[in-house]
Amino acid sequence: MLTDERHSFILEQLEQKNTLTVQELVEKLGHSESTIRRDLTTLEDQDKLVRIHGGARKKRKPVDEPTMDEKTVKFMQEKEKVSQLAAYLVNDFDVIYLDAGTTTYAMIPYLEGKNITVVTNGVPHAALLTDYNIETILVGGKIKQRTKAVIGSIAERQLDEVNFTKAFMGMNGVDITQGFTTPDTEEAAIKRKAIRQSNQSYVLVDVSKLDEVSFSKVADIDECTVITNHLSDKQQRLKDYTRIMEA
Amino acid sequence: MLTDERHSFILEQLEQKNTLTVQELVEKLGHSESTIRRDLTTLEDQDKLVRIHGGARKKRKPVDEPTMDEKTVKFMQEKEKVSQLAAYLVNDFDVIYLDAGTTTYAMIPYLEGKNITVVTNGVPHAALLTDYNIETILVGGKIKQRTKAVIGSIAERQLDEVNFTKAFMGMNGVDITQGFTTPDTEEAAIKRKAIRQSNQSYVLVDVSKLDEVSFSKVADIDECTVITNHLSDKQQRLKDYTRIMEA
DNA sequence: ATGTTTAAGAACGATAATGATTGATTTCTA
DNA sequence: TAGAAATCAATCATTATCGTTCTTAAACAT
Repeated sequence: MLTDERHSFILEQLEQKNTLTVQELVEKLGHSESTIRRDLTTLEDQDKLVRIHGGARKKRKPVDEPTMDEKTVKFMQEKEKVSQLAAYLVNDFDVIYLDAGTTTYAMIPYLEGKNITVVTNGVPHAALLTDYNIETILVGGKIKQRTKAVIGSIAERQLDEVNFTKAFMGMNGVDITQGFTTPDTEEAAIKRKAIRQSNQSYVLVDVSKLDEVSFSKVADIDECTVITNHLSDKQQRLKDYTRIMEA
Repeated sequence: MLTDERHSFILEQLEQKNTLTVQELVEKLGHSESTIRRDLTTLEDQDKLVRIHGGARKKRKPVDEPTMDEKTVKFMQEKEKVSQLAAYLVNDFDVIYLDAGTTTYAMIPYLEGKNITVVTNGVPHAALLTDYNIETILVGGKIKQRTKAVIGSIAERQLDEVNFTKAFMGMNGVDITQGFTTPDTEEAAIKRKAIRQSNQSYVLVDVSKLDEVSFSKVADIDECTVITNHLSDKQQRLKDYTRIMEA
């Protein structure tokens, strides 16, 4: 198989899959790791993709650049699992709140076809949701530049007037005594309100956020169900304090 | 087999296959590698294909020529002029309303560096505005899929609580007796409210919208200043009814 | 018949691509 | 936090491909 053909193949795969492992490509293309690695490096040099430990990631449009530390394929795929599990919890006729952030953003494709209404404070989320033909209500208010999240008093007041069956939140810290925490005070306020307005709340996090404490407290540990990928032994005791789902 | 025949054969194959290996051609044509290589080199010199290591690749299309005919390009440029003039009207400390739609979207780059607050009901607008580091408030509410505009009762109510120094609106129809009109009833309602809440309102339109009437009425002809590119003689009489700026 | 021209194949050193190996680095797991 | 496992970049020998040159053979002109 010609070098060029491999390159096209790799890019095609990335269109559909977001992340690829080197091993995956070795099997599908029948070439050695060395060759695949060389291909990936070349394509990265051409700015066609981003190399990450274990494989490669689709290059993002300059828009929803979350500048996250998505440094390994494994990390990405675990994260994807969390989003998938969360989306699985959504039923027809739910009115859900979708918090801004990349993890909740990843849920959206899995919501396709569900007969639901989504309220969100994420600007990119709103755009994608409507692309998937999902009834979307955007929370109004001031926009934070880095995360493109709607925050501030206007937003808070607007949330007062609505109620959700389920809320799906991103979070920076999850700790038994400090509860759920996040760095930005204003974002914390919005998150807090969304959780209070929701019948049932879920916090989506990868393991790196467990046992972490960030600046601003959002809620107590028992107010939300945690959805994550895999708990270490030490983290198992979180289960004594709140509901946990493992993807 | 004649040289010319081989050449046509190779090009035919490329129509279907995108890439060819030298070996492949050696087998199908029953000639030596040397000959095939000579063929490929010749064809490359004639710009009929691209040589790659191991074979050849179909020549890429002249990279998505802007295919727009001159008329369209000119049209776009006129539109750009309108946006530019509108942006020129914005001063420091203004609190402006930016209606959803492409014409107002085009204003954004020209707002760079101004010390202003922008309220908008356009989701893409909000994203771009924050990229330009402009203080942005997004109106909350239901999102219309096609235009990514925020509309509906929630949005209307939110507009009740704010006031603007200037509002910049897109519009589908401008007519002396019917005033300003647009196809979607809900969008019309939002536009109407924004205009009422604004000290001064501008409607950005290209000539094709003049003397047009759409379904839903937004405002009377004298409520807004029209910003457009060039008026035909017949359209000059609009000036008797409202203020007009020509870009 | 002889020399010229042209296309083709063969030969070969140069260059490029590949896959295996290795030791360093990163990530994972206990 | 230490050791194991996975992944990495760098290197090297092997193989594939390339461009060039040389040779042969047929077509054609003189």
